Amino acid sequence: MTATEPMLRLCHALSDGTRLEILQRLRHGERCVCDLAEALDAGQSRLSFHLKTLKDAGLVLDRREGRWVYYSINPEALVELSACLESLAPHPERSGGACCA
Amino acid sequence: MTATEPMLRLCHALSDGTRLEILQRLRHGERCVCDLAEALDAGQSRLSFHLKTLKDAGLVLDRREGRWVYYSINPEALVELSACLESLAPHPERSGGACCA
DNA sequence: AGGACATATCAATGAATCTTGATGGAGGAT
DNA sequence: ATCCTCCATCAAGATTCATTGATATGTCCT
Repeated sequence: MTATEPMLRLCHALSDGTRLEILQRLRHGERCVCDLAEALDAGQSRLSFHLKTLKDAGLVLDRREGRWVYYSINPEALVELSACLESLAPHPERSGGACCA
Repeated sequence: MTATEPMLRLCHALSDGTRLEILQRLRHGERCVCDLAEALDAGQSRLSFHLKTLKDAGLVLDRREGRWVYYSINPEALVELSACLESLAPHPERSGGACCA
């Protein structure tokens, strides 16, 4: 019984180049949108869209401080996805059973 | 230097419910398309499309035997994606450096 | 050769997603 | 109060993706 819904959200969030770049920047610590916009050479609206997608998937956390909003990676999401991945690894037991013979 | 292209393909392939269901069936051993079609109650054309997507991403392997084509999970792909995931985990060093201060 | 079956591919439609530019709201500075 | 900055949200267009039905390819059997 793998929970497929969270895995779908997580994988979808990771299946975009812009979002992957965002996460790679966030590895080094939290960043505000304006900093990411400059680093990725992307419009502010576009970044906001992708950050919302990442946040809805649970992959990033946000924190407001004055005018700025700081985003950071949510390590729990990576752990969760890692667990989902393991749940896809082939069974040791009962493996290799053919079907259409 | 994370290779983002393979990760994009892998994550995109995993970001679809039908494809996830396919992989869950394949955990128990290789299956032919007709068996998956029956198990998932999906049209043959649809399954073929998703199997191609999974194959292009490297997540499954196929093997022809007579009229049937057997698909199976490629465990290396899971390992590769797992490594990509780890490469997204926050750095221990230089973490927490603020930007827009 | 011809027929039946398993699978792949193609074309067309529809749905979901991404991008862009404009608007709005919230917080600080003067 | 006014302006300015940072960010979110909306609407419209463009692109990508999934589904369906029809057609093609390949294999086996007779």
